[in-house]
Amino acid sequence: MTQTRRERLRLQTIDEIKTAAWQQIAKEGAVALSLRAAAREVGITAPGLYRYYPSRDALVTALMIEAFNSFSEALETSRDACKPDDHISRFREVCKAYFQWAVSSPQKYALIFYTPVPGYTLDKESGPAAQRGFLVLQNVIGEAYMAEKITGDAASMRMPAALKSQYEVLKKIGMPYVPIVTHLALSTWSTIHGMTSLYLYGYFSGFLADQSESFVDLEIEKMIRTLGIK
Amino acid sequence: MTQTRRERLRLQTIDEIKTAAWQQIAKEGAVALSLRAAAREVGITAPGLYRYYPSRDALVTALMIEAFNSFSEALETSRDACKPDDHISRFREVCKAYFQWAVSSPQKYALIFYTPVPGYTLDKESGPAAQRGFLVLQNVIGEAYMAEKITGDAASMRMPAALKSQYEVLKKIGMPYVPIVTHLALSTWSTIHGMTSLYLYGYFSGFLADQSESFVDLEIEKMIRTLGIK
DNA sequence: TGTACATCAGTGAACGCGCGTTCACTGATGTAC
DNA sequence: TGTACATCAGTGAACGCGCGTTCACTGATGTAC
Repeated sequence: MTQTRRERLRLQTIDEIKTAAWQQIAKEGAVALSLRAAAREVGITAPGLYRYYPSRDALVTALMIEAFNSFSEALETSRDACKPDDHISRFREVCKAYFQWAVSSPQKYALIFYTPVPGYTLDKESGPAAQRGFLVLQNVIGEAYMAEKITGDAASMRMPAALKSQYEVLKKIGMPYVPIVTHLALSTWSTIHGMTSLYLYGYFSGFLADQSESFVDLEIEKMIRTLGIK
Repeated sequence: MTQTRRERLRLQTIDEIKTAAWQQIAKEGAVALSLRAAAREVGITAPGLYRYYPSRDALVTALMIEAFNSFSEALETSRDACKPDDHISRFREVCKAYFQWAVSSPQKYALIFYTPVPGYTLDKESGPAAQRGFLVLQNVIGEAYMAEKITGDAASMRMPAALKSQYEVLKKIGMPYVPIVTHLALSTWSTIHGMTSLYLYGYFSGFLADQSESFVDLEIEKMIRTLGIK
């Protein structure tokens, strides 16, 4: 059973709406996303938009989920392009993909990581999507660890008891890998997210001019050395 | 010549306005700061506020500058509480103060580091203020470096020529310290800003529960080891 | 193939809302003689 | 100490604006017989 003409047009319109919404967000920021402005851009009146999304919040949620998936897929694709036992490449390429994706979709990165409105809960539908990106990072570190290819002193680092038992709680409720792996993944995530944020908000430009990517690459290599991935 | 009664009241009102504005920002986010709501909170009508600030933007700018100064002062105070040649403590305390300040003033941190509206330029008045915090970090690393107390391999790290010459350009236009110091300061800043952001936006809570501070402390010690500060 | 009806995309007018800002004003505080 | 005037804080009404959402509607697309 093939698509009817109406169905085709509908999907096309949904696409146009999303594109217009992303442009809006790029120009004015996520909080300023306006239904009316998006409708105007598409060439539709505002009430017409309600045929596609039941409310403004529904549109925002749809965009967030789309962004999360696109982000996670970018990381997964980069990881899977490497040989499974080439742990260094897997780590490096995932880190690079993280930064690159954010550079090429700054509005999406902002929508994901800088909650539009305080109190906007992303726990229900987009919660799992939110974790997916982290899980990729954790996975490349975890696999390297299980193959005993993490040789830095961080791998044998002493941890306060309370922190360690918190990681063990996570493991019990289904999070894969041992405490130290989760810790190293969080640490790596912090560093990459930090560079990415400073870059996107323009704090690097005054220092690094056009050398930001070079800076990030160098820091990724430093992480590889510190972790001692082999 | 002492203050007149009117002058006293005026300063007091300005204070009340700022407090109300910060509460607003805490509740609704920086972009949603509304003059009218702030006025309501203070118990004044909206036009009355124009006796104190000529526009909404002027209020926001005043708040940003206040936040920047408070932030920088917190870092400087922590640094100066250490002996000048105790480089490890200086580094550690500045890093801790950074995170602690953000934890205790999340709205202020957000206002500083997540530009309210894309395109809002903080270059004119708040630009120097923005750099001040970074300069503290750079200073503790720079002083340690000049005393030859940075012994990690990062201190002798090879750098792409283009990146290095970018740092040299900075030095020529007045930025203190040699390229490697600036690089290490940016790197440290990224890591701390990353942890701080993830924490403030609640991304840590699912993983670390009440152990976030413990995590941050551990990472600070790791940085000290990686830098090889003595 | 043609007709009758159902579905659905999109319109245009209207709603109530809160916003930033202006304006002419009132009344209290401060100053000069 | 008392009067005349200037300064300034704050008011209340009004402006135009864009917003999200509702409602009754028109006209095109699709379906059943």
